[in-house]
Amino acid sequence: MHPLTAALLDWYDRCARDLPWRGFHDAYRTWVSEAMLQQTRVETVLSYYDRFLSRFPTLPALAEAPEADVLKAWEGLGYYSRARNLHNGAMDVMEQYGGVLPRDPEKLKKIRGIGPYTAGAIASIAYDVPVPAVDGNVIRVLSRIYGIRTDALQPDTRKHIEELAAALVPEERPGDHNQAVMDLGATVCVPGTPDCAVCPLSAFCDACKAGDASDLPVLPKAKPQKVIPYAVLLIRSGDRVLMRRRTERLLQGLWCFPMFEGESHADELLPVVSKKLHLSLSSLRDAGPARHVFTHQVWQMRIYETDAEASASAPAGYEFIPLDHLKDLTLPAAMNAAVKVLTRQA
DNA sequence: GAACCGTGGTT
DNA sequence: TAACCAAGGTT
Repeated sequence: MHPLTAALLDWYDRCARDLPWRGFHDAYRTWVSEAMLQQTRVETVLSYYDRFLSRFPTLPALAEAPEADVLKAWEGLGYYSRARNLHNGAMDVMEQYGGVLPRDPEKLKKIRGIGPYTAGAIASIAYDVPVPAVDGNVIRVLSRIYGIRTDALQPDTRKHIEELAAALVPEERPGDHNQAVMDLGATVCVPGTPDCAVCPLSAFCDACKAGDASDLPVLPKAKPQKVIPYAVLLIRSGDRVLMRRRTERLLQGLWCFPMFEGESHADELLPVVSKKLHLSLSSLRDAGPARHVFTHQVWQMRIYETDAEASASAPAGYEFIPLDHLKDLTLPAAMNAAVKVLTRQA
C-alpha cells in the first residue's frame, strides 16, 4: 500500500463523516446515494436520501414505479435527468441482470445514468473492487498533491489524474480509500482555502510545499449565462389552473405554468396569449417579477394573473389542474414565485 | 469535445 | 451582488 494511502485510511478511521449511506454493502443504496450526490452537496442530499429509500426500498421497486413518482421524490434536488436515468437504469438492471447490479465497472458503465465515476464508486464501495472513482474532490486533492498546474479538465491532464488515482487505490478497503479522498476534499482539502495545517497528507503535498494550494486545481472559467425574458401566466378556471408538463430537455417531465418568451407588456400580451391558447381571458394583472438562475441560463420572469371561463377546456399540450392537486405534481424551483402568487389568496 | 443540465449555500 | 462551487452524465 502506498504510504499516502495508509495515512489517508488512518485519518478516515478517525475522522470519517457518519453518513446514512455508509455502513452497508448494498449496491442499490450506493447507486442512489451517488446519483443524488452528483454536483450536489452532502447536506442537501441528507434530506432526500432516507425518504427516497423508504419510497423505493429496492431496485425492483424503483424499476416498477411510475416515472412521475420518481420525479416527485427528486423534487427540488435539480438535474432531474439524474432521476429519470436512475429510474431507466433500474429497468436496465432488471432486464439484463435480474435486478442485481453487476460488479464489473465496464458492465456498470453501460447502465443508463452510470458513468465512469459512478461505476468506480459502486464497484469499490459496494463490491470492494480496487478501482478508482474520480470526482471533483479527487481532481482537487490530486492536483494539489502532485502539483498539477495545467487545466485539470483537459483530456490529457484528466487522463494523468485518472492514472495517479488508480495507482493509489489499495487492494484492501478500496471503497473506504475512495470515500476518504472525497471526505478529505469536502472537509479539509476544500476549494479556496484548504486547511493544510490539519491535513494528513500535507507531507506528501506539492502544493502545500509550494504554497499555492488555494490556486489549484486550475479550472476553465465558466461561460456567462444567457438571460431569457419570460411572461409566466397564472390562468385560473374555477378552482383550476392551467399547466403544462415539459417535454424540453431542460426540466423534462416537470410541470410549469404557461410561459412565453419575450418582454411584452400586459396590453400586447393578452391578444397574443388568448390566440395561442385558444382561450377567452380576462385582462392580465401584473403580479411582479421573478428571477431564476440555472447553470447556463437565467429566466427573467414577469408573472401575470388572469381568468378563463369556469367551463373552459385546456388547449392541446396543456391541462387544467385542480388547485388541490398541485402538490401532487413535480414543479421546478423556477415556479416557486408563481406558486406563491397563486396560493396567496384563496 | 463542447454544450447542456438545477439548486442552494458561500464568499 | 456576482461569482464560484458541489460525490457527473448525456448528447
